[in-house]
Amino acid sequence: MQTYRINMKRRSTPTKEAVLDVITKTGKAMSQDAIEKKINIDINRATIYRVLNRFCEDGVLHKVVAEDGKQYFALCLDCDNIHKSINHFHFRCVKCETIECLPTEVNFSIPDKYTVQNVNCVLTGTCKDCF
Amino acid sequence: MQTYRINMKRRSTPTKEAVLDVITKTGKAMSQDAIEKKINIDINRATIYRVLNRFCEDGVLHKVVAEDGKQYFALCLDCDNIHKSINHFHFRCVKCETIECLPTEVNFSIPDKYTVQNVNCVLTGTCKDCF
DNA sequence: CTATTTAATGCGACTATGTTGCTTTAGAAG
DNA sequence: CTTCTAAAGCAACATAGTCGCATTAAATAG
Repeated sequence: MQTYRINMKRRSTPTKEAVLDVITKTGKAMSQDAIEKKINIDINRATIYRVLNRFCEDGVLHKVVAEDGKQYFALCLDCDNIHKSINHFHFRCVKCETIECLPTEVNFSIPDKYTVQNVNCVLTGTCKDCF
Repeated sequence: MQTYRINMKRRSTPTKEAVLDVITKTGKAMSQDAIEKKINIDINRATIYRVLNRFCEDGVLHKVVAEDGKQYFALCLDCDNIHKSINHFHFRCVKCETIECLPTEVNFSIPDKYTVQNVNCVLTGTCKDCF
């Protein structure tokens, strides 16, 4: 796997690799506790959060907050196109408790003098596998 | 023994009135701690949450979870039109730390076999007053 | 190779948000 | 007034996420 070292100062560590590996294989947005459960090595909670947030800073992952109030981290598959990577809907299945990125883009118009910095859109229900 | 009392109605209490009053006067979506700070009487934290959740059940308020992971409660102004009351964008201003309901409706299409039960869309940035 | 630098990690403490169980209070109906 | 029970208060608990600080270990210079 290629290193995602955008910032020269980042070091590649087993922890980073393991976290990214789990998220990649799962193919969904994952929370810290889900990652900790699924990972085969023992990584401290705080460390996982720091790794995840660093990945977000570097544009490797993006963060979504679901209606359960938890942060979920997903791969940025179209990170060359920032707009596309941020402004899409996410779907949270109440049955299998997973969150996935939908191909559906979020379109909106806002009143005058409003500035949007971030978009957080999550649809909740049952996914195609749990139908 | 009176077993005919099936419909247990809500009771009107000073707490309920006060909470609803604050939210109405503020005109925005409010979190529990914001309500507790702004209210003039002393109400227990758990009680405020219970009041708010009851209002949600009764269709008086609706709940949004912002990207800060907190629950915000706003008046349902068009609750006769369920679709409209749920599916609108919310705007969270990072400066004045308030959340308001936008008139912008959320439109989306989802893949086959997905069922949507809830929509949670929050835009974050600076509002017209903090511009 | 060793030595140095400092990013990354582990640990513990801490804050905040929200919920639950249990007891007490009080609203409304009889 | 009495009864029934929703609602409120309190305390404990659960979970999520962050932060300070000491230690570890990548990257690199020598």
